[in-house]
Amino acid sequence: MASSLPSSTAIKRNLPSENLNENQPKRNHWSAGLSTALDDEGARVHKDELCTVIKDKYPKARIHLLVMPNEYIANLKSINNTHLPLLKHMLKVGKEVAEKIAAKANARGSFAHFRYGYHAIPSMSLLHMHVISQDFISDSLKTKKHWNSFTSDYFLDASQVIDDLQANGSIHVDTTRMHKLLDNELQCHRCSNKFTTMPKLKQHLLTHTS
DNA sequence: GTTCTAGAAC
DNA sequence: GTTCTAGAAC
Repeated sequence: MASSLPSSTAIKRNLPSENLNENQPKRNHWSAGLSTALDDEGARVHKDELCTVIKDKYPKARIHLLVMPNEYIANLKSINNTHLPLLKHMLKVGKEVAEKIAAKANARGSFAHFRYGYHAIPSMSLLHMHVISQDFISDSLKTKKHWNSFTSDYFLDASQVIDDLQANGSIHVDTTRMHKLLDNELQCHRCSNKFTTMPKLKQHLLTHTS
């Protein structure tokens, strides 16, 4: 008889209190790759009490780093105003590390301009801020999705994320709009020329290297 | 997130 | 015929 059964809310209430770790993807799943990388000293570029910086395993530009919190935070949806100091720190550290690497690299070439930000809908669990040089010259840059994820509004500037968090106490992402942005036609981020295929765009990007 | 590959596009 | 993209992957 139905009335003798606990309601679904009652069942939920009887469960152990939510533990953030229980919501992490299984360690062997690809989407947990960054949690593994966090502990990999070989990939590490910088680490302090709050965050760790690594080189992206599949860089989409000549310099492509990831800044991650040492403590597990799934993504921007889990962020609230208590995380403001962390996000500000991650941006500061990202800039410092990028400028250090760029200064060293500029002895041989020039690709000093960076952007700092988050993908609106990341594939990998564990919050990560991209630090990416704006040459976009890399063998790992292959698809339209790659391109649009870094050059359209799908790329959320870290400073804007911080401002939004400060203003609203959380980060809102328009999922439907973001998915559509990934299908945008290929357009050069520097001169707005349009291209029909990735190989053509990639060849064009070389002309912006001076 | 990447790899692989069928078949669309050229 | 070759290049290129796009969707499945248990």
